[in-house]
Amino acid sequence: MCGRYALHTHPEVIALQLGVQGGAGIDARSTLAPERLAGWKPRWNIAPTETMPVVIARSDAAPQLHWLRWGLIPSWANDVSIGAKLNNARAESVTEKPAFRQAFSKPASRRGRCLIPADGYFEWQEAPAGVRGARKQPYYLQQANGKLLAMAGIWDSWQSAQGELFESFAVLTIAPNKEAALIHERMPVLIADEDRQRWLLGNPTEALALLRTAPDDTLRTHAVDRRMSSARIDDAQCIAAVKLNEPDEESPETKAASSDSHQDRQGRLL
DNA sequence: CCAGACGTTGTT
DNA sequence: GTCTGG
DNA sequence: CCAGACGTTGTT
DNA sequence: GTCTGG
Repeated sequence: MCGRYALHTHPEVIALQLGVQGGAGIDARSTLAPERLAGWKPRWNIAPTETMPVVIARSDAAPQLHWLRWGLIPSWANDVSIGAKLNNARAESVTEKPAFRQAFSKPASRRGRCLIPADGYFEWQEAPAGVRGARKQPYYLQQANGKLLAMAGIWDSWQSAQGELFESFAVLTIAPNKEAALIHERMPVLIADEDRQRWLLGNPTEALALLRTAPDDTLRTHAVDRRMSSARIDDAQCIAAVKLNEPDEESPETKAASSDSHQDRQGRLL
């Protein structure tokens, strides 16, 4: 789950919406630093191993936007390749897993909890069993109120033998709410505006209390074109709503009144 | 003691 | 780094 | 997460 | 089937 997302909102707007300090407070490594901002471009189809703006608070300092690589590389890893597999961390076990627990429970200058800003994320719905040639249908999920999502994550640092520093993150996952459950059995942990500071700077007990499924009716979803399944495709079409064609022969007559949403495609879940 | 794992998702 | 398994 | 590759020798 | 790349 949550192996792809979109972030097309400009970093200055991200900072405003997520309460990240800009202006004088930023350091040279901030996404908002002029030389780093120059490299920014809107992204519609972000895959693991890519480097994206993430909100971190180094050693309890004021939260800032920094570029981190998606796919957590623990400090003890032999190489970066493990990161491709650790793009998610289960909320139910994040305090126990050796690769994750320090980042969660013992934040420091080079590891900790983070917020991953996203305009929305993608989820693939399994095709109904027995449908020949059926492939997974991707959906785009975004906040119903149009605001940015703040996904809960953890981050760590790894240094190569050549001394190159890699800062990387994983997205926490949990059981889905009502809308997400129609598509998939997991969803990212979402942090409400009023909980951001507590998530980033609170003690482990406070942070643990925020690992909850988002309330129902806070997300809206629509099917998107399958061409975005290739991570090489990265344009605004990736998040555009498409109307799904009904299965031609498999099911008897289906009611034609189908929205552009998932409501005509269910049956497996719930 | 050292060696080896350290993760999730989805599928069977 | 730290835990588990042998 | 999905898509795409999965290999060497020798020649250009 | 399994790993790598994006």
